[in-house]
Amino acid sequence: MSVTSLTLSPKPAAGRTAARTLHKGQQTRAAILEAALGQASHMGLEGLSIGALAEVTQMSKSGVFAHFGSREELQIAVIREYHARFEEEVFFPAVRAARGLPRLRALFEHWVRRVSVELDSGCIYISGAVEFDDRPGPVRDALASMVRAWQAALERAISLSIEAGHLKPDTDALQMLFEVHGLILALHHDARFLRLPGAVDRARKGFDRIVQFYLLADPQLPAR
Amino acid sequence: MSVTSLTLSPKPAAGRTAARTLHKGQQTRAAILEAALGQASHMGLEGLSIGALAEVTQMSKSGVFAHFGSREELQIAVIREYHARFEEEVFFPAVRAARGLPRLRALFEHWVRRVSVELDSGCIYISGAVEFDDRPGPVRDALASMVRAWQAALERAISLSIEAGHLKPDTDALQMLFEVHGLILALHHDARFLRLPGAVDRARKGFDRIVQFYLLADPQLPAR
DNA sequence: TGCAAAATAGCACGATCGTTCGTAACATCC
DNA sequence: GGATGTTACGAACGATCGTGCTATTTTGCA
Repeated sequence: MSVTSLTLSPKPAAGRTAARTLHKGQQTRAAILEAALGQASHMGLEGLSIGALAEVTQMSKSGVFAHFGSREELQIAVIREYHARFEEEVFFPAVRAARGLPRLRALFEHWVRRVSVELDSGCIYISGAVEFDDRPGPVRDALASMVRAWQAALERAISLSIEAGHLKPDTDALQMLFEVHGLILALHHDARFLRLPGAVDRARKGFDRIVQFYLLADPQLPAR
Repeated sequence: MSVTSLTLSPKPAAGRTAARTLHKGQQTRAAILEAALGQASHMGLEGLSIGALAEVTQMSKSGVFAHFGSREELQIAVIREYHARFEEEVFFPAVRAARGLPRLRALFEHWVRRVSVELDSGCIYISGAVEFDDRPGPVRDALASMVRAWQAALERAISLSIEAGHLKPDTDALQMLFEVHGLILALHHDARFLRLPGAVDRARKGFDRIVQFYLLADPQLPAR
């Protein structure tokens, strides 16, 4: 459902179902999830520890555990929650931009901002991809489907830019996606691991260079 | 020393010192390191387990432990060993190409091949960067210094290409390095995590596009 | 207000982790 | 070959992990 809303543009009509009638259970579950998200952002999904989570939330280990039934389920819940926030902070705001190149630019810009805002709380999509690239199972599957949905949304934005006459008609959307994705990964690497300043600007500059290459000579929109 | 040889082109004169007189200790240590490298490639540096290592090498846990003194030292030893092999398989063969663009191309090509050969035994530089971006300490320091040395070598190759008149004189070497590095990261991501076919070709194509952009209009070398 | 149901705590389990220590086996060299 | 120093083993430690259980507390509704 949440995945679908990444590929299908329209935002779901209402807010959370029964947001008013949230029983105590859902409430503390949300609190645990909040803490888990923080923990996973720092230590990775494999660094998630029910014991540490219990300490942070001032609960008993078994109390935390009962909400998810297993560590794997907890990891998957964290992934889903991260996905929801990613949609909220990156996809939905950007998709309001005019279709075509403006929307593609907006998507990238929000993406960059998310990755660089998270400079001290890494992107779970990126860290998870590394942690689970050799670890089959439901966690990997959940993570992969989220990442694929996000990439599909980006590919759609590129394709729309081609159809709108903003990019060259022979543009290879997947190739362009590959290159843009690389910029985000390099940003994450240089800013978070190497702590290099100016990585954000490099990512933006790289994006402009890519767009410039695939840009139609006489695009049907103001020249940026 | 090993790090230095990444920034200083000349390969060290002789092979290992006293390679003939390897006492029993060094010998089993090398065997352990070999197994550790395999384990770290699959489970990451944090996935290194002395117990599991003992099983693989048919030794006792304490026997394995004694060779390194601590888990941290083991991790650092693995990093150094990986670095040495990376030099051997990527840097040294490529640095034999003519300085300038040919050498830069060779570096990238060997790099790509290393990452894609490792499709079922991930790159420790990449996985380590994600694992230790929030974890200060000697392991992170060791890893970072290796990565920085490799990046410095690449930057040198780019600068030489500029000086040789192959690339535009106003080329921002660090910017180009950033973009090329992104291609490798995207390759690692798409091939290893998403298991997408054709990622290698996308990386090569992306590199050609980048070179094409920074290429001097009338380069002083045969057109590729 | 009382009662059923949901939520949380407490305790224990088996497993695995890195690490320490004392001792036996081994390899190396005179 | 026998002395010597290196190397490996075995057992045990405290800690932490995820996960079952069974009470106990708290909540939501009639």
